[in-house]
Amino acid sequence: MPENEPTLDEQIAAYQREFADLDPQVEQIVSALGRLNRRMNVAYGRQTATLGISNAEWEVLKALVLAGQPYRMGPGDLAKQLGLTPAAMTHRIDRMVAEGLVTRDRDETNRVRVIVGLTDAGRQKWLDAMELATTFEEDLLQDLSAKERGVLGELLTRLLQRVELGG
Amino acid sequence: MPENEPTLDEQIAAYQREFADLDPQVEQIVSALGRLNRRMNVAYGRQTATLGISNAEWEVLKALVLAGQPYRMGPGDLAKQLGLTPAAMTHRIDRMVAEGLVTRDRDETNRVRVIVGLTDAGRQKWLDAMELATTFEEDLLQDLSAKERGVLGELLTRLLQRVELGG
DNA sequence: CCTGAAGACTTCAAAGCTAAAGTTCGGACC
DNA sequence: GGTCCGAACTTTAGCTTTGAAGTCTTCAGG
Repeated sequence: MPENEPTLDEQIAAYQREFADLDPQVEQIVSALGRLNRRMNVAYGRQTATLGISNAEWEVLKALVLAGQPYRMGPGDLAKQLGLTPAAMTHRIDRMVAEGLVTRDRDETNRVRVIVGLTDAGRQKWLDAMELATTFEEDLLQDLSAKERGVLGELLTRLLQRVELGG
Repeated sequence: MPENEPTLDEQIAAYQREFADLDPQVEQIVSALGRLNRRMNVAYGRQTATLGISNAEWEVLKALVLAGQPYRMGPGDLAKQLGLTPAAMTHRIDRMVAEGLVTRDRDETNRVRVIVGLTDAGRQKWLDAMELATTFEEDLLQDLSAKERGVLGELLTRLLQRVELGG
């Protein structure tokens, strides 16, 4: 979608002109991360759209599958994992129940609690989305050798550890 | 914000159980990219909040500074660069004009066109934000040697080129 | 029991976004 | 030089998210 966007190199050069204390190496990494993610989200959005769902709904499906059998979670936990407010989760689940992707039931043992469960249709959507996503991801990484992929994964994991500490 | 979130390793193991055709190396990279970006956006959001602006407004400031002297762009170009609709840009500029971060003037030569310009206050906000951001980014990368940073930057740039081709 | 406090979800109002329709101006064509 | 088309922005309506207030349930104490 961004068309007149400057190239990464142009962007870094411009920042250096405007802000002297800039480490171009750091800026390259950070800007590339940001751009990559935006592009990837657009690509995922196009894919999920072909399946008739949104990225937002896909994330709920992912969380439920991640929870493992029997694919059930409370709205509050879902909200925490996706970084949403409980209110947003309520609405999102409303839509997904209407579409038959998940079920919403009261917990029998504690009637304050609600349990969101994946339907077969929801699980199938996740599988379909996974199929598309892995194809895209393999495509994205096609220029990197196995060794380079290993290095990249390791470096990113280290960054992630650093940032997931100070949560 | 995500609290009960599984670790990256747990997540990959769970995906492998549920989806046999999964390349763990690819998944590690992709998932780490996604998580990193979410954490970073939260961190940036906290920083810009201390300056009294939002991430959304910061992005407009960045685009204007990137344009270079005299820091002027049309709403349409801004919208393209930020990946927004023109309508969203109109509203966002409304707010930023009210806050004194940018100006909005009619182009004298073509009165359909509008020109958004950075104010001194807006430029100063960008400088302040840049100060905070570079500190955070340096902190994020503190565990990586100069050589590792070079490798990471190069690998990310190659991924970006791949994904920016098929726009 | 009955009450009060805390927890889990929902409801409500307001902010910000998108898509589509509307406005206004510039330029080309006849 | 009048008319029509297209470009650039704004307006409108509807949707998603947030933050705050509200509802219902559980549990601990009296």
